[in-house]
Amino acid sequence: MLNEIKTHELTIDIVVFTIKDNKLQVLLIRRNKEPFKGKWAIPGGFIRLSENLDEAALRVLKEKTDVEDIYLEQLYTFGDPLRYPNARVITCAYFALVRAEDVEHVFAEETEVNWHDVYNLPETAFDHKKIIEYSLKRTRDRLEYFPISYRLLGEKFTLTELQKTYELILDKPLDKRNFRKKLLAGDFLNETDEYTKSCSKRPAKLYTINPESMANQLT
Amino acid sequence: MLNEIKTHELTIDIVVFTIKDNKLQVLLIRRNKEPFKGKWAIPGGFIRLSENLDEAALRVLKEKTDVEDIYLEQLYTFGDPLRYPNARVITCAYFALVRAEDVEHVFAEETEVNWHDVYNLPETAFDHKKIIEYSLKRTRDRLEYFPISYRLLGEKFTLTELQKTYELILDKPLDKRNFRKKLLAGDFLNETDEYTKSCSKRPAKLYTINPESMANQLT
DNA sequence: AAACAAAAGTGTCAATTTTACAATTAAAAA
DNA sequence: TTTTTAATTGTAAAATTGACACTTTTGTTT
Repeated sequence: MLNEIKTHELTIDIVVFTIKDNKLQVLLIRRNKEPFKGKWAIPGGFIRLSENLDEAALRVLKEKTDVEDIYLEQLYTFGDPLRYPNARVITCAYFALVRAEDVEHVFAEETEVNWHDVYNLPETAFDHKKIIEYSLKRTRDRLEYFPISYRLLGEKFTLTELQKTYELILDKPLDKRNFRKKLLAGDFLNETDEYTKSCSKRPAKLYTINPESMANQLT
Repeated sequence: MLNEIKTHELTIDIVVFTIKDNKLQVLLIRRNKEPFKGKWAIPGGFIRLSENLDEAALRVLKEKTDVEDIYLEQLYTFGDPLRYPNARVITCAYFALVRAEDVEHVFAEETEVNWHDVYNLPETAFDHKKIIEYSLKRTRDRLEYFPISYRLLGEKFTLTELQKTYELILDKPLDKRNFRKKLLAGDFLNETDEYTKSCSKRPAKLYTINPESMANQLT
């Protein structure tokens, strides 16, 4: 019964953000076949029978980048009839925040995979530009409620590093004192007794995320 | 190529909210076949080749209720492997806000269709309870930014009527003065020069939504 | 060792927003 | 005319946000 009206395919596509070279960047793969041969696309794949959507997104991402501990959230499902030429492909889009170091080895593979400045994207395939822009919007919305961008940093990070992730994502400078006041007022962070060593000048205190505070930001 | 890995079906399901009998209610259809025969489900259907997802949701809803001017928003795509017994059915869920009067005639059809108190749901099919709860959450979130609940009222409405929609959706009483202050401070509403007639005691001023203010709340 | 450079860290005041709270007005009904 | 019911209106306290500059700490330089 169901098969009679099967007219479309459902895929998963993932916008992967990182911070690299002091820029907010997206992971893109250059397509080596039509449609959109030569254009850049976000990683994607199909959903297996045994997987829920989150698991499928995680697996697809892991296949291409071998990262695991990431922020991953369903974004929106895009299903315009013309979004995919000569086929009806509906895609459930996700976005992810990862540490650039965790996916470094991806670039050794044969396919051309690269980070691209979010604010200066190359020519993209399908409706992927729209999906990336929407991901950025959603990430900004999320930042208002929770410092999800801690996923772009190491386990321990300084407030200055965290502020930098905000500034790159929001694309605007923030006041240092107000930023600290706000972050420390929430119970998002745990202060450690460690400091950065011999990196710059004055050592900075290191913080970790308070795992309990994450419970409040579930779907 | 695509067909080889076609392992799932994608449907559209819609949570339809209204206010009726001074309660926030959801439109449910009693299933007359397995699985979940006898249980209540939200309306759903399949996506046609020519439609985008919003159009499909609108058509499915129109088929069951013949309403058109509604608030409709994509909610989330649910794809747990076990959500649908003996098949892999992924559903792109929407939620809608409609005027109860606009769908009254639905109940003349043969299938059993009914409004149900959101806060007192009957036994539901599939994961529809979860979808309804998530819809309610999203609706509450939206109300913080825009009075989308005006769609539950007629074209012209009083501030007291609008406040009532907020109270039913948020499930808590609101202060009358603060509510009015907030709504009138935004540019959401246009004041008309009309008043309610002979309904209660003192006539209330009628307002309409300011269409320009809606532009700011697009996806 | 003293001076310097660079980033970390810190507090206050004004402005805005949010919240709590009660009396008056207009019309219909008695 | 009195009564009843719902509409309408404002203010003061509290909380939050936003603007703004100097001191501290360490490594480097002289």
